[in-house]
Amino acid sequence: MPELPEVETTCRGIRPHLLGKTFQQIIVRNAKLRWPIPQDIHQQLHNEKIISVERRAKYLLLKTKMHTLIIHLGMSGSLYITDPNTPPEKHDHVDFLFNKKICLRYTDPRRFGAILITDQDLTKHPLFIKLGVEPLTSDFNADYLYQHAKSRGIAIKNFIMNSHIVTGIGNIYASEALFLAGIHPTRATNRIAKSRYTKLTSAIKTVLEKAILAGGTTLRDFVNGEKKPGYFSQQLQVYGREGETCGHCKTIIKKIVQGQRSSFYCPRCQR
DNA sequence: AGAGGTACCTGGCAGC
DNA sequence: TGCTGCCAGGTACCTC
Repeated sequence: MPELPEVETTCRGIRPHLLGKTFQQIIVRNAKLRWPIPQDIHQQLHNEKIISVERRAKYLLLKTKMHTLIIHLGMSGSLYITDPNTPPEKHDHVDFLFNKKICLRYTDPRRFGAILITDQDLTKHPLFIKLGVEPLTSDFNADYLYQHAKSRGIAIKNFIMNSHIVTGIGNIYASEALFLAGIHPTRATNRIAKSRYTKLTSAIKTVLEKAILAGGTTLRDFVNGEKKPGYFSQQLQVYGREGETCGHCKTIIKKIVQGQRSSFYCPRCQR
C-alpha cells in the first residue's frame, strides 16, 4: 500500500479541493472492499460540508459536523480529484461528487481498502482505539520505543511495522529506516541498546519526511491526489535492490523473508 | 499477552 | 501465445 508518506501525500493533494465542499452524490459501483461500504453512506453524508481533511495512521479522515468518512487505501488503493465526466475505469469503485466540476474518485484493484462512516469519537472507534503513536510527533521517541521493546523478543522489523506500537511504517520504509540506523532486520528487540533506539527513531522520521517531500514511493500503481506518481523510489537504498551493491560499503544487498514479507538489508552495514 | 499464520483480491511478470 | 505459479505498498482475526 500506500504507507504513511503516500497517504500523507494524498491527504495534502486532495485537501485544498475538498475543504468547504458539500457532498452531493456518492456513486458506489462496487461496495465489496475489506468491509462492505455502508449502504446508507449517501443518506448520511448528503448535503454535509467537509470541515477538515486529515490523516491518522494510514487512514484518511474527511470530517463533517456530524460524521467522519474513514478511507483506507489498502495495498493498491488511490484517491484522486477528477472531472465527474471522466469515464470510470475497471477499478474505480466509488465517486464522491461535490459539484459539477469536482469528483473524488476511489480506485483499488485488490480491494483491500475500506470506506466507512462513523459519528463516534474516533478515539473510541474500534479501528483507532488500539493504534500506537504517530511517528512524526514527539510522542514517538527512543524512550517510548525502548519501553515497549525491552520486554519482547521479536524481530525489530516486525516490531516497527506493528501499528499498535507506531503507525504508518510499512514494508518499504521499515527496510529503509533499519538500513539508515544500521540495525539488522532480524535483530531481537530486547537485544538492541537504548542508544540504538535513539538512532532508529530519528532514522524513521528522516525516511518518512524525505519520502513525503518526494511525493511518496510509486512502485506499480500509486498516484497522489492529482493522479501523479511519487518519486521516492529513486531514493530507496535497499528496498527492491537485492543483488545490487550497498551505496556505503559495496557489499551485495540481501533479501530475506520475515513474517511472509520481504526484507532487504546490507549484511555489512546492518548488525 | 504476545507471537505467528491465514485470509481477503487482482494484476504483472518470469518461466515453461 | 497461453498457461502456471509467484509476488506485491496492509491488517483484522484466528490459533497456539
